[in-house]
Amino acid sequence: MTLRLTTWNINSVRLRIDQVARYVSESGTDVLLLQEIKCTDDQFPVRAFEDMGLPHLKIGGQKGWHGVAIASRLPLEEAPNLGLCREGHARCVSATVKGVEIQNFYIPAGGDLPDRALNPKFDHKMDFYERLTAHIERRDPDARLLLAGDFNIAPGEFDVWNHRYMLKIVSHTPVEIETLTRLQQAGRFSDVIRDAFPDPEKLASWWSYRAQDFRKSNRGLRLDHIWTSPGLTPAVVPGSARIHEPVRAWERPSDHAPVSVDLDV
Amino acid sequence: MTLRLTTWNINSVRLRIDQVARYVSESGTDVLLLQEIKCTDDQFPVRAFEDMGLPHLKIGGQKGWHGVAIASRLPLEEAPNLGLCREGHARCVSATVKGVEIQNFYIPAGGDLPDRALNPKFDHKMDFYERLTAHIERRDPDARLLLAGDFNIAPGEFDVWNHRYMLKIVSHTPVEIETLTRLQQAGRFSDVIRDAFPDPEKLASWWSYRAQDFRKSNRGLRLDHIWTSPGLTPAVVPGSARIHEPVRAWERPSDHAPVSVDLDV
DNA sequence: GCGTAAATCG
DNA sequence: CGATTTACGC
Repeated sequence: MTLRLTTWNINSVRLRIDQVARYVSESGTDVLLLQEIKCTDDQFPVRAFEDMGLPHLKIGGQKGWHGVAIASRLPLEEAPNLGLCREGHARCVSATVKGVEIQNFYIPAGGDLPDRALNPKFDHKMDFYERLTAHIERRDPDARLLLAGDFNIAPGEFDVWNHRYMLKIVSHTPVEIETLTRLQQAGRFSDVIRDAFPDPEKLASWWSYRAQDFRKSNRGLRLDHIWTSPGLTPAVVPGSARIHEPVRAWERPSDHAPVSVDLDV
Repeated sequence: MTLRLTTWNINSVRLRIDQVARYVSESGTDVLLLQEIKCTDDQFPVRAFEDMGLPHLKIGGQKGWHGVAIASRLPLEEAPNLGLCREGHARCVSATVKGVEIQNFYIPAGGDLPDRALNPKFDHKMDFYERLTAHIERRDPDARLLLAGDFNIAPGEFDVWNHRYMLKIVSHTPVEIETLTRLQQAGRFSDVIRDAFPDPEKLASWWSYRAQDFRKSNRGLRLDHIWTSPGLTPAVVPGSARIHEPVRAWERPSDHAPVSVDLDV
């Protein structure tokens, strides 16, 4: 069977529950990974997810900020929670579906100054990546593993609107790109979106709220990723990867667009 | 001609501008006195008032809190602003329509403790009433004068849901009732709502947001008043006074209902 | 409960 | 810009 999987930084799941339902219906998503749900487990709109056909839930919520969740049409089995956040934020949630281990992350943004000594938020971001890389180094590369979420790094020259300018801005600094590359190499992960739309095609999944018209200002970044392990990559359905940019133009949207892929499992 | 006049504590005129338009249209109001507009003069939705046929405006706004306004179908002439608020809040606005001087007040609520020495908010409320009474004592009783607004006092036994209980609660304490009575006697004002619905009929114009169902809990207070001077009282159209309680049951309502009367001017 | 505000974050 | 938080008033 084919599993359609989406990752989406929703920026408040309660505020945008109708958009989630619309997206799930229009896209035919079977497994939805959410970041920035901004609510506790208690406050999560369980009924709405049942109504949209994704009744199987793993919720990693907390009060107000951050928060991640997995909602699925198929039953979810357990997977190890990696607990990578040293600040205790709800930034990791995991589940196993059809033998595929899914790790959903909301990786810290890292503040403005790209200096670990001067900016604790940047240090926290790097620390999160280092812990994740250390974990991946200990794992069986043949396992069917998927990492996805808001990674808050746009790695490639064509993942940012202006490479030279962005090299000094957190999300595209050389040290971040090296850190992300180290993680990717540690697990020999495939970046399913970039593989489907090779360089030099410009791609983005996030556009700031600050622009009047996000398409006109055209300053997007590709921060949201779906990565597959060598054991899982053969299951990726060729030509199925998508960034759902039109969703960013809906009324009162999240600043992130959903990103999806189909897996033959 | 007959002038239909309404006073309404709107609790944010911007948030409830559609309800204002609906009320004005359904009630046929010609002169609308608003309290708690919660915006500056700049932020006041002038166009919406033009569209609802009340283009003549006197706005006493301020940032965020309080704020009063008069909106009229007929042109407004000047009237003295009484400037009764020692704290500089926007709580008084006035205008003259068809020779009737209208004074619209949002009188301080007064906090929880009914003690002038211990509670500066209560002192402020009493001070406001004393200044207003002192002003009225200096005035010609034959003038056509109307006082209206949110007075934040429910004077009579049948203006509260439980007289004995409420005697200890700010809005119905003996010292407040005496203070209000002193003002009323100073100007020999008629209370047009109570005159139209004499004791022992229970009346209310405000119900707390805290109750689930304001009608079921039935703990209303009559805080909103329209008073006419001896020179104006003969103009009150008999049987025209109304408390528009159904408005309190609209979607996301103000906690106050509109109160209206017709004047033959 | 339901409005404001200011500060914080992204 | 737009989502939180806390504090406050009624």
